[in-house]
Amino acid sequence: MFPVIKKVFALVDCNNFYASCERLFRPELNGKPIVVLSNNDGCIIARSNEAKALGVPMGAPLFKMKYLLAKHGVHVFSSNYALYGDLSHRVMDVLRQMECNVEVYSIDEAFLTLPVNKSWNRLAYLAELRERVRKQVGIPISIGIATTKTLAKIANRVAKKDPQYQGIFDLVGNSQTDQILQKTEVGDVWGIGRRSAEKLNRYGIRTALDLKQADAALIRKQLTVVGARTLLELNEIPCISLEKAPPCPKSIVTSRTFGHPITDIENLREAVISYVSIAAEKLRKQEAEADNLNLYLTTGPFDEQSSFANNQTITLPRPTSSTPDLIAAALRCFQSIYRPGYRYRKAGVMLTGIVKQGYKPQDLFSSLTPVKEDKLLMAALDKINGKWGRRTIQYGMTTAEDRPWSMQQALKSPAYTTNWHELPVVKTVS
DNA sequence: TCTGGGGTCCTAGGACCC
DNA sequence: TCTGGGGTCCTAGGACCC
Repeated sequence: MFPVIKKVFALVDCNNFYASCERLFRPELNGKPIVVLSNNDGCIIARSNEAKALGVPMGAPLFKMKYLLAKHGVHVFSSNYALYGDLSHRVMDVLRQMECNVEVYSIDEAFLTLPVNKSWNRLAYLAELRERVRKQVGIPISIGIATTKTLAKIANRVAKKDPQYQGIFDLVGNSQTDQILQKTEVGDVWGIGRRSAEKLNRYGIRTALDLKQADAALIRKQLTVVGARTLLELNEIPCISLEKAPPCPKSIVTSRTFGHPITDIENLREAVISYVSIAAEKLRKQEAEADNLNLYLTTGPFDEQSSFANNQTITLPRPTSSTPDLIAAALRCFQSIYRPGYRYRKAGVMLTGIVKQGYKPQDLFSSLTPVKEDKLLMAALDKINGKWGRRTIQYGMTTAEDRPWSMQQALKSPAYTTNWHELPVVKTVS
């Protein structure tokens, strides 16, 4: 017996999101191939349809693609997260205006749940939603609908790939479902990555339909409960629900590959301090405090013979979100893991044991250890840096502008929507 | 010369306890 | 020929996602 379906999932996905964001302010690039690069202009992380058609692969290092990009006149952009983050918020706001059950799943995706109700036309409703996003923000979206999130992901692929559906595809009660699953490689199923796909292929499971019909015990054994859930979801048994309120993060990471390798201790220490400051700011934004700090330094995975990587975790005396306290802890880690004589390429800070402020357990000796009253100071710091930019007030920095660890972003577009000095200018012709 | 960043979840294995 | 058993907690590593 089948359960009565009471609601369905819709997955809203922005098409080629970063590329679409860049094009929004450069309409002359519509129809032209463009790509967006990772931090430090290292890899290609987003491509317009035209760039995909030229065979530019996802994740390819820029230096390997330079010839191809130049040959076809592909427009190349450094990543501009201030812009993408802001446009993402605008898209999500439009969704929330129409629909209260929204789970923001990533910067460019959201799941919705919709009631199943014979008296209204789901497709017309979603077409309206899609049109509003296009009109109010200017970003094209695709929508896939199904009875589980995993199937909604597959429906979304169809919506995006096949122009006849005009960006919206519904798998609910669709007699073509198995045909579509048969045409979907198992590695393209949400939750099945490269490793699992290889494993499944060895058992002759090559398509999403094969996985749907596979032996549940085998899948449980080979892919753990995660794979078992995917199999159920392909069979229209929902195992993954909508998460409306984003939970408090369990960890906060700030890590960067340096613009140039660092060999001296002063620059390395400065980079660490700067990353801790950013992580602390993220922590305060969550109104939370952290218990542990982990610092790592590395020469990077591509380095020759003299490679080095080390990390250390410190448990803080008490949960904190204070920048100076976290810097002090990070510098203690730094002291013990730093080794001279290497060309460092990357450093990172991870905060864990995160609890919402006020939810921390009382320390037995808390009355004996007065908490430093720097909350007001941190609030002021965040306010100033929020208004004038992250580098307005910083801890322990020299004033040097050319920091070797600063990111390389030679091809960055302006912060059109988040910086008064970089607003787009409208020219009138009289 | 040049290869991103930020997350989550699951499992196995070791330490420790009674 | 012989080594208890069962539980919890923590960590490292693997796999996945965008």
